[in-house]
Amino acid sequence: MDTPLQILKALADRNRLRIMAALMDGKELCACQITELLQVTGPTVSRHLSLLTWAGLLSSRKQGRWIFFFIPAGTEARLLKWVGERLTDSEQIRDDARALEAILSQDPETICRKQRGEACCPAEEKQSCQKN
Amino acid sequence: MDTPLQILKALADRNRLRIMAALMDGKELCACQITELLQVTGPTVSRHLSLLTWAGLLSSRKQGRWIFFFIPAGTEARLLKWVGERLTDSEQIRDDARALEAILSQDPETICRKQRGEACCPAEEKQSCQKN
DNA sequence: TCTATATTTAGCTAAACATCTAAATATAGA
DNA sequence: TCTATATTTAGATGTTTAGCTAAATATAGA
Repeated sequence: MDTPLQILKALADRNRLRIMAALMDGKELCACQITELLQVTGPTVSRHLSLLTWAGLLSSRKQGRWIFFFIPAGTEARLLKWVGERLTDSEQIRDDARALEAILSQDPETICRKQRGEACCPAEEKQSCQKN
Repeated sequence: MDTPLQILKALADRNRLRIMAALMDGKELCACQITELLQVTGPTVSRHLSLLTWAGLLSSRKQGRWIFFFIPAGTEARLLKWVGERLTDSEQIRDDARALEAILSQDPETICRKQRGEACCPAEEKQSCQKN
């Protein structure tokens, strides 16, 4: 596939733009944090991340149990600058920025536990959180 | 819809990129010339043109029997510059540039006649070209 | 006014794509 | 080595979209 077309297609999706916006100021997030932000399933996020990576817009790095995704420095800088400037006008992206603060104030551990155990307070986990 | 998303979606299609590339150096083309370039049907071209127009990337102007489409000066200049630079590497776009020379060396009249009458030499048109 | 014709709209089909659930994979940490 | 778990792959499903043909529209020019 043509490279600019590949890049444009990767960006031409609301959820993938949200991912790029979230990572755009040098942050890095693991898949489960992005899952939490977008409120879609893990496999869906994984697909978006691999598409963006395939288009050369993201890299990833392993740390502990998690894989963190980020925009490599200099990657399509001019294009992403253009996108970023227009994205800040978007209500969705501003909401995401707020949600992201809450997500980043916890550690991935907590996010992931919430995603599998559903709605358990960490302390009571063992006794009250058996599945079903 | 979100404006940057709308613009990115409009550009994230091979044939629409070809249209933009063809118009990118200030040229203007009527729908039937673009039809000739892309080798798809008129309605398909019309749909692409209206999508690009809706995204704010094209304008049009009537002249005689034809509607000419063009990229308004200053329209998303930075983005289109980025696209244009990467598109020149594409074989498809270079082929288009050559095909376009041939198309522009004729007048739209000839192009349009060819598209409806199919393969008639202009001089013999009246006697040999009745439809069926 | 009438006719020829460039473009658009409507309606359809097939392909592409976003999302889901279930299962597989890989690996960190005990 | 074993187990728990973060991520990816596979497969199914509903939606979107690019393309077509046929019909409608609008209008330039006689």
